[in-house]
Amino acid sequence: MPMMNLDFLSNDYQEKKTKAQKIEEEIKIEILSGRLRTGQRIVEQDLCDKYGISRTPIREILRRIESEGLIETIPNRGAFVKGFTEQNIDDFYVMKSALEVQCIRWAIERITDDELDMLQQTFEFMEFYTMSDDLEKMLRINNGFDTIIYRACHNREMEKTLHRYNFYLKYAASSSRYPANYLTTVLEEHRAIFHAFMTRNPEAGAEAAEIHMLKTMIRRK
Amino acid sequence: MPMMNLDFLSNDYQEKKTKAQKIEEEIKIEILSGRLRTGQRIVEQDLCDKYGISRTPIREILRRIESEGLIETIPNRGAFVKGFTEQNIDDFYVMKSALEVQCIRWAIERITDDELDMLQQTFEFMEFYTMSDDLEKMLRINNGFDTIIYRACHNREMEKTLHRYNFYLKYAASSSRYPANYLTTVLEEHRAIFHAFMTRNPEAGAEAAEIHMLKTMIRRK
DNA sequence: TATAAGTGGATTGTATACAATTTAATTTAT
DNA sequence: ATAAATTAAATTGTATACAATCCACTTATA
Repeated sequence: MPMMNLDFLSNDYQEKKTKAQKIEEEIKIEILSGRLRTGQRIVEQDLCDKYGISRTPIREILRRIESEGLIETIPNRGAFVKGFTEQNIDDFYVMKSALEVQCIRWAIERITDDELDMLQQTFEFMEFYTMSDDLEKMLRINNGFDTIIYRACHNREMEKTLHRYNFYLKYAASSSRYPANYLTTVLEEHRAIFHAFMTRNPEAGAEAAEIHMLKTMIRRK
Repeated sequence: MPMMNLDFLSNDYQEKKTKAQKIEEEIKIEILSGRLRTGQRIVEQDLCDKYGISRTPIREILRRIESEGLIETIPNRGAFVKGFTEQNIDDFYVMKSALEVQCIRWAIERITDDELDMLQQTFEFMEFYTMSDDLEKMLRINNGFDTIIYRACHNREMEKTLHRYNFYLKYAASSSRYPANYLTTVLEEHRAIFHAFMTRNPEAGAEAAEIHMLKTMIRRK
């Protein structure tokens, strides 16, 4: 079994988390998962009671979520959930796809030797977990594979944006049911991308990424 | 001279604007334009004095700007400007380019007859302002042209994101000096895009958009 | 002198109070 | 009985007060 530091695989992109950041994430997941329904009004006091803090920090959290676009604030009327519909889940897949294709193209041109090394080790993990049929570990290592590529693009906005879209889609479009040969299928799609990195062929990478995204979108139908 | 309703050309994407939103925009422009320098600490009380409101709304504004990524907040230490460097201005051009190419591809497939009509009228304005050598009006009608296309993509996240990148680049990368034949050059680049719409040829549109973005990036060097 | 510990001022984080506005409930008028 | 007008309650917007934390400076100690 391959050896490496797996710290970067930790579920969350962010390093440290304050209390407010945890509450913010909880509220966002409530929205994305649909427990707070689209159009529903959010009353500040309710959140205060639920999380045991006063309105001031709750309002600051809401302003952040508002800026992210997950709620809409109407002056003097309050905050309203802008949840995800099937339609705009597709919108986000389109956005993710457009960016990811370009991200991979650039990452292949810019990746450092160290990063390529990490990518190789990570892919070996993917092969290992596919063989041992370990779905949960495979999902985590998949994230790690993506994380390395996003970083190798060396474009901070690209990195942040793709992580954000993944967060959205994880909670808004997670299916929890996987087809029979899911592991091997995904592994082979990733192998094409990985191969493009090893041969430093940006166009092959972009094409593989596009195919991978298309198949992902089809799979969830 | 062509006739049409030019309301949608109004400088700002947003409809209504509260006092807080105006202050928020002012602060963002201060950051983007470089008047607030990268790394500089933002003291809340200073903003209170400057804009004549108390800390509570100022902090809510800062939380929005923070979520957008223009400042970084370190717990108990305050907010620090994350201004734009030459490097990450390019990062945003890359992002904009990747999205705009895909946006145009989709817009050509999805544009309604009404929208196509508007696009045609707008392009006729562009021809008119190029002939009459009116730079200022040309810049505004350019925005209108883009706005129609962004909307015709019928992907709200795409629309919002591209408007946001344009806002960033407008203030962070505006050159204010234009080459001699700027108007005719830009008109011809747009003509290629417009032609792709009229012939409903997504690939031609994507290619024209890519060329347009590349030339735009080169022009500012 | 150099380093550590402590002190005061400044700044941020949170709670609360009050004003402005909206929402609902009730009354009044037709 | 229905619609308009009025009032009361609930909710949001803003200011202020206080607590917690950080930062620079002073003082104490080796």
